[in-house]
Amino acid sequence: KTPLKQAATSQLVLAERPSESQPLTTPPKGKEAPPADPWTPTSNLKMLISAASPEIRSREQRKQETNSPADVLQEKHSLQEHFLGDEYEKSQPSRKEKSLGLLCHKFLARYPDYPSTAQKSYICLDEVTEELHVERRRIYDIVNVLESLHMVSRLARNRYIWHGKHNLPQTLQALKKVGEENKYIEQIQLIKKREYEHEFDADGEQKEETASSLGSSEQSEMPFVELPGVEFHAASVNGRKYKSLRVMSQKFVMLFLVSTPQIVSLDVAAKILIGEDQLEDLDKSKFKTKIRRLYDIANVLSSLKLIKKVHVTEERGRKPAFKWTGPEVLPNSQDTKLEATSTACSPPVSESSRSKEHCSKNLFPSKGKQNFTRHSSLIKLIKSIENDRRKIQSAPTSPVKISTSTYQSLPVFPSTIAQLPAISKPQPEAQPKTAEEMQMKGAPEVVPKPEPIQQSLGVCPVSHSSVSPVILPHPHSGVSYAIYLQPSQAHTVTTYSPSFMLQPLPCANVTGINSNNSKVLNKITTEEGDNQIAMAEPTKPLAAEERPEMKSETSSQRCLKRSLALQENNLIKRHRSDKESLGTSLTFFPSGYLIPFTHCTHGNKADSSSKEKAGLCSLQHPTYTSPITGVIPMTASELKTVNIPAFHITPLNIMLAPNSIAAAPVLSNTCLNSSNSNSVQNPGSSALNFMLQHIGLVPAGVQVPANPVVQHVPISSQPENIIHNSGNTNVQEGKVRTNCTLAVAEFTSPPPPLNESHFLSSLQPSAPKEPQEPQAVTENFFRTPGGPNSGSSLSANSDGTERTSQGTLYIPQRKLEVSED
DNA sequence: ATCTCCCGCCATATG
DNA sequence: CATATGGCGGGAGAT
Repeated sequence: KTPLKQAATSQLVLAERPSESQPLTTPPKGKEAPPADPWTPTSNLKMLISAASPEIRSREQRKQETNSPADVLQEKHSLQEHFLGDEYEKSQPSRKEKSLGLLCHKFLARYPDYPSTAQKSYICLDEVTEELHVERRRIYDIVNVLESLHMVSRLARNRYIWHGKHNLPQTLQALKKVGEENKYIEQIQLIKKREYEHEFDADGEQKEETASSLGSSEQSEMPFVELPGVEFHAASVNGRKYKSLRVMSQKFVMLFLVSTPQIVSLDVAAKILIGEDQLEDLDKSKFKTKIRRLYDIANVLSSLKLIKKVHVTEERGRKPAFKWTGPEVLPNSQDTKLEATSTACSPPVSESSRSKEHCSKNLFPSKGKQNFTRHSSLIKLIKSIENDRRKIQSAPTSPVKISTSTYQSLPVFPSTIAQLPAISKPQPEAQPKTAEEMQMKGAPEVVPKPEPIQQSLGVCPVSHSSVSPVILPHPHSGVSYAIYLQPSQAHTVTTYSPSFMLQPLPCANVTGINSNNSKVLNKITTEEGDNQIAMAEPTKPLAAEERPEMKSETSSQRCLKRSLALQENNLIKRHRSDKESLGTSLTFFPSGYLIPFTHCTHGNKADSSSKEKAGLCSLQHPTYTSPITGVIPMTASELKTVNIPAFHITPLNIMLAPNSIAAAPVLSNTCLNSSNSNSVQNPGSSALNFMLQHIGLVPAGVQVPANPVVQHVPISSQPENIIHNSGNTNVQEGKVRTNCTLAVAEFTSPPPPLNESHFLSSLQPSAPKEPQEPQAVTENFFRTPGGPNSGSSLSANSDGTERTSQGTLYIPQRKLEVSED
């Protein structure tokens, strides 16, 4: 019934080339391809565009509709005859033209992203299938994942409601939360670790599986994550109904939202999605099926522009993965938000939070240590900041009452902001309960101005509170840097910090801190340090050419991975046991340092309760408790691997008095941002400016543009998000290749004033370069002020360690390969 | 060969 | 019971 592709194709070919005497064999694609490959990126784009355009679409349909091969042939023929070399010609219904992604595009084209909330728009499956000329089955695939995002919901048979993206923010936030609670990060780590261990097959030694710590915890059959206003309609209340695709899709999205390089490889995703039920069963077929489904899901998510396909390259070659390209989802800190609301009398938790809580409880009942306790000072700081931010956001416009719901995030959808006001008004009678939700979007400010922020920050008890770094994860790029500046003491302390790498530096030595904490820390760090140092073993070359001078370092890296993987558990356990004390009486902080939050994830394993002390994470996290000065040298090859469990960058920790200042915006690298040019000025920049000015790095009138370096200033309550960094990620997406090296210098003394240009250049050395152009970029961030060779702060030591002349150290090189298809 | 993933059988759910 | 949904996995196009 359906026009057979082969038939059409061969006929076409025959028609074109009578001389060819290959009747029914698959026609060599070379035939029609050369003139104008219909599926080059360009044509693909064209296709998409046409799909979006009603007229063209219908025309297209008509064409496809023509079941008569003759017609098609005719058309094709003429097309090719008359438009030789012309890039447009639909060509036969190739497989791609039937792809779910394309279909999804067509589907989406039928409905507005933000339909009027006034009246609901319905979707009739019959119509759709007819108009789009697809089997019903396919529509289900699309609808199902749309359902998972609450972009549609089912009403009844053949009947769905189109919500568009109105719910997307909430959905994503909810999903992120659930994902966090599900400890997906840890699961990911576990899987990756196992992959690693698999590599080093030849070791059966202390296989002290971490499984014990993790495996047992998960069990919950995660049901479909619902949204307050968008419950599953119809009688499908029954539980077990929510099967795969919907839930799978949600889980998949969760993975993106929780993992810090927002990149998820297919196999990892598949394993996690499978393994949730039964741990580790190498069921090949099951795996394959899962992968298939993931592709399906990924296709529609791609159509939604939420993700895009990339490749991660690691030792074993490259594997398919997807990168989140959707909106950032801020961590929701409901606690502060609730109290911040105008409502004096403690109203019950907002519908949304409630439902989310409920949901997550259901999902992950076990160790639900819901109530966090933050370091008091931290809480203050956070609240203060959030409060201010809130003010700022609502200030410019009307004194809108921002509801308790969590969505007062920074503008994530610059392009859609205009539409927000429309949806800010609650739906009249539809869902009384959801009214609250609906209004939460109340007028987010487009571009928070720097000044307000500064003021607000100024209000913060900066000088009194204990240090709490403000972390600014960059939404799209992998690296985030936190600046721990400690005006008065940094100086003293840093003096002690040798910039040698791999040299364990017991905290106690630096500052005579006495607490047992320090002992513990010391112990831990030492071990870690030993391990790191101890290793030495031949390495595989790989991207060595890029950094010849680092060759020697590779070996240790490699060993490190493994060793860390092995001992990770121990560290974690130990760490955990000490956690309490650490959390309460910490007196040392990293300082005078730019700390790349590169992959400090281990500590969070089995540590669900540490979520709170966001600002203190660096203290609690094993990674940070290891006062290894400098950086572990790494090679490009090492960096390539995404989330190598064992990979660690350990910054120096320095004991500081509790009253140190903690302004700490994070600078994220710009390496990956070549394509993200749409950023807007945001609070991040203000924070940075404030901080810099406050500290004297930048003269008080100068503003450092945040874009694209600095993003918002969320005081995250989820360390994982910040901590997990993607630094060591090699992504291939497109043909863009970026190779960047980041240099971080420590401010050894009250930094000398910098002029703006200098600062800027330090920040974004690559700015002048063409953003979209494939190229290699090497840049140094933050050279030592006044330091000698500001241009070559990086140098290799005889021992292979990398360091800079002065107090500058660091910088692992990051090689990011981005290649789009 | 591997990566993608379309197709459609057929078990279930729904009405 | 007739349909609507939607797991699932073979196997073929794309690379």
